[in-house]
Amino acid sequence: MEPQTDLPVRQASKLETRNSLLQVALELFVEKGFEATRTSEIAQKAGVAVGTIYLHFGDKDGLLSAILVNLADSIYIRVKEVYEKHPSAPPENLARMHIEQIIQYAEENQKIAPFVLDYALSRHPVGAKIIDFMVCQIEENIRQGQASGIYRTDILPPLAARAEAHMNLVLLTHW
Amino acid sequence: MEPQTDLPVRQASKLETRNSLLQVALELFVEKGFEATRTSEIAQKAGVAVGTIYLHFGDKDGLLSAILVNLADSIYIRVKEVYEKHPSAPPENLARMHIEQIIQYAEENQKIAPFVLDYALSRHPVGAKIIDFMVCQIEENIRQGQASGIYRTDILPPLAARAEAHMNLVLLTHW
Amino acid sequence: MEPQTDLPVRQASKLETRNSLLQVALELFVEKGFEATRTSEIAQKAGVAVGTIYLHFGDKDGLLSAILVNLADSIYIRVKEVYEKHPSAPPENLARMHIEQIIQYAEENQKIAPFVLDYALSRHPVGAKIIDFMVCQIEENIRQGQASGIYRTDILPPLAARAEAHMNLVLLTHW
Amino acid sequence: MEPQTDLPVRQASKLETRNSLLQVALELFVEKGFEATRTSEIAQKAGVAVGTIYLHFGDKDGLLSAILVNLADSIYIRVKEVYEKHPSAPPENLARMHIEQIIQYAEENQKIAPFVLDYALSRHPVGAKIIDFMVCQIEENIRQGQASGIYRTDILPPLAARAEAHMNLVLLTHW
DNA sequence: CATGAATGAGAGTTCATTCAT
DNA sequence: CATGAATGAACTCTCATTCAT
Repeated sequence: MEPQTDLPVRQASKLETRNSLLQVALELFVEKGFEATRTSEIAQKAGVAVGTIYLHFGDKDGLLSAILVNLADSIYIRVKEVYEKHPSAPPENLARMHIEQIIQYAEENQKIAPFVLDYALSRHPVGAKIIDFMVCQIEENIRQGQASGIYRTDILPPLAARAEAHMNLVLLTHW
Repeated sequence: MEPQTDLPVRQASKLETRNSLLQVALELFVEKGFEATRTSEIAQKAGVAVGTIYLHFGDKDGLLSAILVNLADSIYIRVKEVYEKHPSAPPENLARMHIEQIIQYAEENQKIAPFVLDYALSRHPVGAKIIDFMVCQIEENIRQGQASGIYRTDILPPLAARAEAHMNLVLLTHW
Repeated sequence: MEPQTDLPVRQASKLETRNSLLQVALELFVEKGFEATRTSEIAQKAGVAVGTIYLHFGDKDGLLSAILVNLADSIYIRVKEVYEKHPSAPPENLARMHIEQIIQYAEENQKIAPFVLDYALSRHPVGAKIIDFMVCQIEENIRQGQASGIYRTDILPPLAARAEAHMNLVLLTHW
Repeated sequence: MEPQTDLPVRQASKLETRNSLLQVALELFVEKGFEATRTSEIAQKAGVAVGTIYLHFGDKDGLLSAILVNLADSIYIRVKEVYEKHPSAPPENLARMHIEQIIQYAEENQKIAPFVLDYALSRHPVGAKIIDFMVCQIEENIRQGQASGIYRTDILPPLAARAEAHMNLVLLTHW
């Protein structure tokens, strides 16, 4: 009934465990591939019990999904910054900087990029969810951009967002 | 009792079965990945029993290996033709044509290339075997080239062969 | 390509394995309940490997389902014989003999009856399938009975079948 | 430091929690069976943490046991009232009223009765404990009855008690 | 007293592999 | 040569139970 003040402590500890699992799992997935990585191996390397993975992510696919969402997010944040830092730059410059951010990300994460792409494009049902996630974020950004005058208002956010998401992925693939 | 003329027929049929398995397996490996493809699925699609796969390739890795050897071979044949068709071309031209062949192969087989690389470059113990196979072929070719005067005789075939094999793979990766 | 004459032998052996599993599983389910019975236990008692259960029945529920279908079938066969042996008996006599068969079955299988009912009525998704199976069989029988003049033609087979199936179960429950 | 008047409040709250757990658990056990009911589900429906169940009942079997004891008790109380209200009724009348009470209970709790029987009669080690509990209570009652002249003194309480307990259960089974 | 994140033994299930036919 | 029922080690996932807070 009366939650003691240990709640923030517990939540922090839970988040730590979660992040530890995400990091360890990403390393292993990149190193040996998703299917060849055993959940028991992830747990051991993260210093927790197998059950903890299922407590946090539901199943192995859920863990993959969480990792991809995280990565998609970190790519997205970089691209978004470009548009926020240069609200009045001409479109052609924005496009160039957008591409540069993605290429820079790919170069900084040479090991991770192919893994993300492998799953983001086909292969696994989780892929579609990730693209949808990217699209949603970009769409929201476009709407805000339109509201604040950065984007033209005669473009349809859903279409533009899907186009940009795919462009980002294709860029990563062929960088 | 047993008609001798049956043997060639049998052997032809055996080769047919083998090729059918190689083709079906490649399709499935490219589509869903090696680990996610079931041997039973391959057998079913090829219209044979599971046991037949083991008869021809020993185990699942043997099947993967045979596929990769086949692919490496087909890439190698193309490159070899360049050197054979232009026995006296200047080295810089040969190098350019070499690269062009590889890129052309990658473009003709966009689906297959990433799969080959995934396994040739790491991930799976079969990869090392494949590179060794490529190296052996190239080395042999270099020796013959030296014998017939196409190659300079002051280069060490083993080293040169390994260099070329890796160059081919790197080219495919970044085409 | 040329299936040897060992096919009937194999099929017979497969059927034997299947029946052995059905029998052993029924015993264990009756003794300790479905959920408390381990698949490994069934396999061991039947003298096969765990995998064999999954080869034959897909999963544990599939095994339960197959058992219930078998039992429903054996009850149904008895009841059907009543109607076939006395094609021209007055309806009230048929109804009495119908009930007697069910009660006799319940008495002969005192251990099994409660188990069947537990699952045929609610609790488990497999239950609905079993009732549907009973209904289908009875419905077919009614149609044939109508065609050959045993049943009146002004009753709707689907409704009558569902009514009879539930009557049979209720009889078993309260015998 | 710690107000004494807090204790009764705490204890009342504790009893509330306990009863809430007993009620919620009975509902779920009846609905889905003991083994298919998760402790986490019980806790959630009762609005407490999982740990609380273990605080009150030791383990899941302890919870089942407490429920069965409760139910056995409520059946027993009814039967006892018969003998208390009619201290000098002839034995044949007492027996009839005894049976009527049990049947009435079964009718009032149609959902619960099969569940109680399932566990009281076999299946689970807890069953034996419950029967022992019933026997003890009945035995004690018989002794008191003998002391106050209601029962004849030439019957052996332990045997009579066990006979009555089983009669009650058999009645419930075939009501 | 109560909590709920963490645990890990153990259950169901998969699937590469075998071998009698 | 080919078959496919059978295998069982190994995997994913579950959930009753614990204990630091």
